[in-house]
Amino acid sequence: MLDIHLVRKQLNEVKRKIASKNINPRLLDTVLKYDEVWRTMKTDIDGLRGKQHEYEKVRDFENAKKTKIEIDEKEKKAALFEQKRMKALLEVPNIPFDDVPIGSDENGNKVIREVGKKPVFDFEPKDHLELGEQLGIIDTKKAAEVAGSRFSYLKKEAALLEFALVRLAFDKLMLHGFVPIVPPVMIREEAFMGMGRLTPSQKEERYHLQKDKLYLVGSAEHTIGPLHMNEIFDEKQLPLRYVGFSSCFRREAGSYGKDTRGILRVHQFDKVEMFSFVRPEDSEEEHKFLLSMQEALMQELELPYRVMEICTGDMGFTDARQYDIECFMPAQGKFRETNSCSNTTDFQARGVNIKYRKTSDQKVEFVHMLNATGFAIGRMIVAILENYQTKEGIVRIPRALQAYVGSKEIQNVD
RNA sequence: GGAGACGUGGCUGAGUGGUUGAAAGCGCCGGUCUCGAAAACCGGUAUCCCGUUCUUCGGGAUCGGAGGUUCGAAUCCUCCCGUCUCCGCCA
Repeated sequence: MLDIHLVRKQLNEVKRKIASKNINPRLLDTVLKYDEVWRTMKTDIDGLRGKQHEYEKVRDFENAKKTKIEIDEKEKKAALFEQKRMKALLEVPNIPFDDVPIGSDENGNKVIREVGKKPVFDFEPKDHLELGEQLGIIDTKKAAEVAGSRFSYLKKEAALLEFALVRLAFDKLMLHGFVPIVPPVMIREEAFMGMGRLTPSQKEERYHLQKDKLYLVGSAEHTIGPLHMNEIFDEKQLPLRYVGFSSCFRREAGSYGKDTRGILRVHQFDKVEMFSFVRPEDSEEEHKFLLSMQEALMQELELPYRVMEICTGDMGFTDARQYDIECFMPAQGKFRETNSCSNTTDFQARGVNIKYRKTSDQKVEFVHMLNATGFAIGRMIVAILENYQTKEGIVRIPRALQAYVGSKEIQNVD
C-alpha cells in the first residue's frame, strides 16, 4: 500500500510515476477526494468527542448523550468514506525509483548483461516437451486427462531434478545466512491484500477456496512476507533473509493460447524463493545482493542467461525496481524469463505492518521487503533439457546437480 | 467434529463499568558514579490518525477483530479470528 501522505503532498509527482506504470493516474484523484471528505469529518468528530468528554467530566449526562448520538451518525458516514478511500488506495501501485527506465511494455526493458555461452548444436534442437516425452520424464497428456490443461507429471529424472534444484539452492543460500523455510500455500484475504497481491485485477489470477475463505498462493513470497505481520524488529535483527520452498498456483487467466505447449506456463509449479527484510537505507544494496545470488545459482547450472532491468510499464504492482533473469531456450531461440527480483521498498511492509525500531533514537519505521526467485523449478527443467541435449537425444545433467540426481545424464531406458 | 480455557505495551504480567493508555518487573535509551565496564541510583521509554506548528502543543482512536449495551467499556453482551488443553479423526 502506498503512503497516503505521499499522495497528499506530492500529487503530481506521484501521478506521473503511476502513469509510467500504465495505471490511470486519475485513481489518485479518487483517493484524494474521499480522503478530503474523510479528513473534514474526522476533525469534526474529534472535536465533538472532546466536547462529550467535557460533559462527562461535569456529569452533564444529558448533553453527553446528545453529543454521542450526533457522533454516532457522523461516524457511520465517515467510516464509509474511509473505506472508499482505502479501496481506491489499495489499487494504487508502488512508485518506481527515479532512475528506472521509462517504457510502456516489455520492449522498454533494458539488457544489463548477458552471461554464459549459448550452446551450439550441429542438429535441430528439440523443445523441452519433445525431449521430455521421448525420455519418458514429462507427461502433459495424462495430466490433462486427470487435472486439465496446463498441468504435468514430472517423472523419473525430472522428478529427481526438482529435488536436486531445491537442495542446491537451499545449500548455497544457507551458506549466506538465509533461513530455510516451508511456508503455507494457502493464505487469508487480509494478509494477501496487505502484500498487494489481491487487487481486483489480480484476483482473477488467484485460486479461491470459498468454503474456507482462503486463497492459494502464487508464490512463497505471498506467505513469507506476512510471517512477520504486525511485528516490530529490533534494528540489530536486520537484515533477515529467508529461503523458502513452496508450490505455486496460478490460474493464468488472460494468457489463453500463450505458451500452451509443455510446462513453461502451468497452473501449478514449485519454486525456491528468497525473501529479505532490511533497513530502508539498505534495500537498494540488498536488491543487488539478491540479484547476485540468483546469478550465482544460474552460474552453478552453467546456463546462458541475461539480466534485464524492467521498465516502468512492465514492472510488478508492488515493485519500485525489478530485475528479471532470462534464460536462453534453444528450441525457441529466445531468452525467456525464469527469475524475477523485486524491491518493494515499504509498500508491502505498510500493507502487512512490519516495522523496526532504530537503535539510535528508538524511533519506529517500516522495513523494506524484497523478494527474488531462487529457482522456478519447472522453467529450470525446461532450460536444462533444451540446453543440455545431445544429438543422440540424451540430456546431460549439469555438474552441480549430478550428485543430487545420482546420474550424469538422462536417457530413455524403456 | 465435540468439550473447555485464554487473547493486555518490545517481553512477562496486574487490572472486571468512571482521570487506566493502562500497576509492577524485565528490556531499551539518557544521566550520575567509574580510568573504563558492571552494579547501584535518578530520569525517560507504545502505536496510529487529525489539526496546529515547525517541531512544540491540542484533540481523537487503539487492551485479537467487528458489532452491541451505557453518559462512560480492557472490564458486560453477540459474532468472527487466533492460541492452548482434553476427546475423536487423520498424512
